[in-house]
Order: sequence, then structure tokens, then C-alpha cells
Amino acid sequence: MARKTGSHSEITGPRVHAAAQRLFARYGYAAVSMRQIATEVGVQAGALYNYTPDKQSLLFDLMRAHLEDLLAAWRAESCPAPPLAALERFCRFHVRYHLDRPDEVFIAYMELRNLVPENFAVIERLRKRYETELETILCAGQAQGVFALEDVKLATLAVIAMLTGVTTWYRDTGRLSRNRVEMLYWDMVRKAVGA
Amino acid sequence: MARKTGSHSEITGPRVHAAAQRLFARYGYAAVSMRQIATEVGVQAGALYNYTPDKQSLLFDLMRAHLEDLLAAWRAESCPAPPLAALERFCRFHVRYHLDRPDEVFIAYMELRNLVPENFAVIERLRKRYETELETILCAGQAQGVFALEDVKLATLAVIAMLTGVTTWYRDTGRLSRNRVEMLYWDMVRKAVGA
DNA sequence: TGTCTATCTGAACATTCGTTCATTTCCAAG
DNA sequence: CTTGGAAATGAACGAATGTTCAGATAGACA
Repeated sequence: MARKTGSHSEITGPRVHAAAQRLFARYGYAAVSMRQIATEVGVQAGALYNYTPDKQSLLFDLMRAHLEDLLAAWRAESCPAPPLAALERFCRFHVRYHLDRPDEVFIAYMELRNLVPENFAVIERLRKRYETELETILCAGQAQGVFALEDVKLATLAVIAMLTGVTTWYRDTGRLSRNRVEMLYWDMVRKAVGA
Repeated sequence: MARKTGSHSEITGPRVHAAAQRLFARYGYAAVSMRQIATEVGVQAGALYNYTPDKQSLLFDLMRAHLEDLLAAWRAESCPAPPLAALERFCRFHVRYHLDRPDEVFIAYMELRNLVPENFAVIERLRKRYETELETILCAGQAQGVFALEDVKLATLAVIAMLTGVTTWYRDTGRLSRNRVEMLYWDMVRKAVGA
């Protein structure tokens, strides 16, 4: 029976994952110790094991949650539309979503090699599913003659790399607003695909 | 265990850096121990300290050497040319150079956060210098009306991110030759900048 | 042959690592 | 008030970390 007031588990649990997220993003999975995470949460290291079986699961859970949220958010936002409109929606969504979640994104792209093979396979499958969402749009546009692509698969990877790169330089204090960044990236993608 | 002919230091030294490069690229700086590097070289851990003052210097030297080589190689290859030709040369150079040195590139992009601040500043300055090479080309083309860019600085970052992304998926055993990959990326960049 | 010296070994250093667990704390229901 | 049980402590575990260093080793030179 869960304690209603005074129970810490419903508070501490999320705090453990939030602390791990912030620290993994800043210093890297391998460079962060369980004791650092515990300090950030305000408990002793042993207490973390009430909320995760081990350090690896902490990383895996963060990455899986991020990719599942990303997919769910895109599917909630996307709707049947002509390829050009669908591509614009995808680009703006991708930039906006990634700018809003820099830590999640950073971990998902940088910590793949710290996953044990079994977890890596799960994450790769999710990442591939997201890629396929874009590839499908590009394929449709190519078939309808709206885009002019020499290689749809390469274009998919090139566009995602270009868009994701925004997280490496964007700062809220910079000269460009998020809306303008969205627009500028969409403009370049539109031209890159020949539309 | 025995010196075969002459001194080993001229052989072991490069081997230490080569082993560090391979292991850092595969498992990440923080996840690789000095003993793993030593095993790869075929010596005991203590012997490494004849060739590097510490682990941090091993990482820093690899990153600095990579970026200095990159800049030198580009400056050797580039020549005064109209913006469109210069951009093509840059794109093809960047893709080719990065495909030929996947380990160096991976380390340079993934291990920035493992540099102590003083070393980070040096590496960032070198990276910025390389970025400026592209930005200069885009600026010139923009001034001459050859390119149609809304924001030259963002375009610089977007193009570099797109091109560098090639290292995350390209495999020698894949369906595309290096030459074709070079060509496909150049084609997308050319369109993206409006030329 | 014997000495010199660069190179490497092998053991040791103090920390830190992820993880476990018996014990304590403390709220809430009986 | 008593008591059950979830949550946290704090100490401990063996293993691994980066780094140091006295001493062994063996090619080069006299």
C-alpha cells in the first residue's frame, strides 16, 4: 500500500531519473557515478537501488522513454498531408522538439555505445522507426515528382543529421528565436530536397 | 620484452596513440582504462607514462592532431576559386576526409566534454577555424548572388552537421561507393544553399 | 667483455567504482 | 499506542581506477 502523504517513492523515483538525465547529458554516462546522482537527489547511493536495478537500466530507461515520447509526439502531430506539407511539419516538429529537450537528445545520440548489446538493439529499432517516418515522406514526394532526390535513403539521413545538429549550437540567449530557427532549417531542407 | 633493433620509443610511442585512438573511438574516453590501452600495445600500464604525462593529454593530443591535420589538409587542397567551385571542393573534401578517418572524427565530436577547460578552449578554437573556412565561402557566394541564404552562420553549421553525419552510417561494405556518397552530399548541399 | 642508459616490468599507492545489506527511521493504519 | 512496512542510511564488499617508482632487462658502445 502506497503511503499517500509522507511517501517518498513517488517523488524520489522521478528525481533519480531527472538527476541521471542532467548528469549523463553533461558529463557522459561513464564519467558519472551513482554517488554523484545520489548527491544530486539528496540521498545516499544505496537508496538509488530502490528505483533502478542498476546503472545500465538508468541509461536504457532514459533513452527508451525519450525515443518513445518522440515517436508518440510526432504521431500525434502528423496527419495525412501532401509530401511538401508533411515534410515541413516534420522539420519544424523535429527542430522544436529537440530544442525543448536538449538533455534527452544529447544522451540518445551520444550514449549508444554505452548500452549493452541487448539494450542497444531495442534503442536502434526505435531510432530506425523514427527515421522511417521521414523516409516515408520523402519517398511519397519523390514518387509524386514533388522532390528531386538522387537517393532517398541518403537524403533521409542527411536531413536528420542537419536538423539534429541544431542542438549543438542553439542557445536561448542567442540572436535567433526558436521560430526563426525552425523556419531557417525548413527553408534549407526544402531547397535540399529540390522542392 | 626485448628490443629488436635500436630503440623502441619511436615505435611504441605511435602505437600508444594509435591504441588510444581506436579504443577511445569505440568505447569512449571515460570507459577506457590505461590498462586496456597498455594491453592493446603489448606493454604494462606503467610504460605508457614514457609517452604521455597522463590520460588527459592522450585525448587532447589526439584531438589537436586531428584538427590541425584537417585544417592543413584543407588548406593544401583549397585554392582561389569562385564560390560555387570552392563550396564543391569543400564538401567533397570534408566527406572524403571524414570517411577516411572515422576514429579521429568520432573522438573529436564526442569527447569534447571530457577535456579539461584549458584544453577545451584550444580545441574549440581549432574547430571554429575550420568552420570559418566554410563560412567564408558561403559569405562570398552570398555577396556575389550565387547563393540564396537567409542566414549564413546557420547555413554554415547546418551544412557541416549534414556532411559530418556521413560518419554515423557509412560502411565500406554498403551499397554506395565513396565517390557516389561525395557526389550525393554535394548535390544536396548545392541545392540547400540555393545554387 | 663490461658498462651505460633508454625502456619496461611488476608491485604498490590511495581513490573510486557499482552494488549489497543489516539496521534504522518514520509515517499511517489498526 | 502499537505495529507493519516502505524508504533511507551507512558501512562494507571486491574490483578497478590513474599514477608512481625502484628495480630488472637488454641493445648500443667502449
